[in-house]
Amino acid sequence: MFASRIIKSKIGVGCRLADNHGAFLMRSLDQMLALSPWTGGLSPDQLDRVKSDVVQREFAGGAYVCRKGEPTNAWIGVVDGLVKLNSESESGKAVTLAGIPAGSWFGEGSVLKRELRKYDIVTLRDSRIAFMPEATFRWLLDNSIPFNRFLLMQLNERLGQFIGMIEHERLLDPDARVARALASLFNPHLYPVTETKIQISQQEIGYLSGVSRQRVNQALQVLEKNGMLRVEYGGITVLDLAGLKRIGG
DNA sequence: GCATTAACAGCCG
DNA sequence: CGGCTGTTAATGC
Repeated sequence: MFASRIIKSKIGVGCRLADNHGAFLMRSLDQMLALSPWTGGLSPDQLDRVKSDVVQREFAGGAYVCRKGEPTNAWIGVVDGLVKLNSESESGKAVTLAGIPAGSWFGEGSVLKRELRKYDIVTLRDSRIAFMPEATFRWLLDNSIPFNRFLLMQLNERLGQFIGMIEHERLLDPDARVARALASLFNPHLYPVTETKIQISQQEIGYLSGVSRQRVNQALQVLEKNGMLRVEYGGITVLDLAGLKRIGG
């Protein structure tokens, strides 16, 4: 079962930016910060502090970035790769609450409420993760109105996304659920620049959309036939995002 | 009927 | 070899 597959994480390797790890180190933290909407409204020294406080770590695919129940001491950003918010029952059944592509920041809810992590955060493939210490996060909260605006937008956007998920789960057929689950990885507010090619297994799409892997396979083939995406080994390429969103009304 | 689980062969990296 | 894909068969709502 997927739960027991804990893969070692490579820790504390911000300095590895220097070595050539190939495509694995595609995106730098500086690039990611530049693309994050909330950095635009910061003063130069605020941005400086952010850059010196944020730390990065690399995680192999399938690794836990953090576990349910751990104290929340950082706001988390996906610099490169793909992670999921996951919840697992005692019997081992897993649900994915959200897939989080590169470029996005999340976990502000638990930081704001000073609560323990409510879900597992698991990498779906090799990923580089940024951690902004809670102190820095709170300092921005106290000192930057644009930062607060960004958080409001993000919380609002996510609320809409989760409401949509509940609606879709009850009203849409599996093909449409798969389509919407994939489209949700492309929310332009939450995820500024997601590449059209996503490396994610059909099994994971199943966890994300709430249907079986076999049914995901079937749905993907239908969507491919409709020209909305291309099915590839270990991933898909989205060709018609608007079309994916449109399915099922 | 339709989706799910289980099982398996074949392919990919 | 381990992981992923695409199929089929059996089972359940």
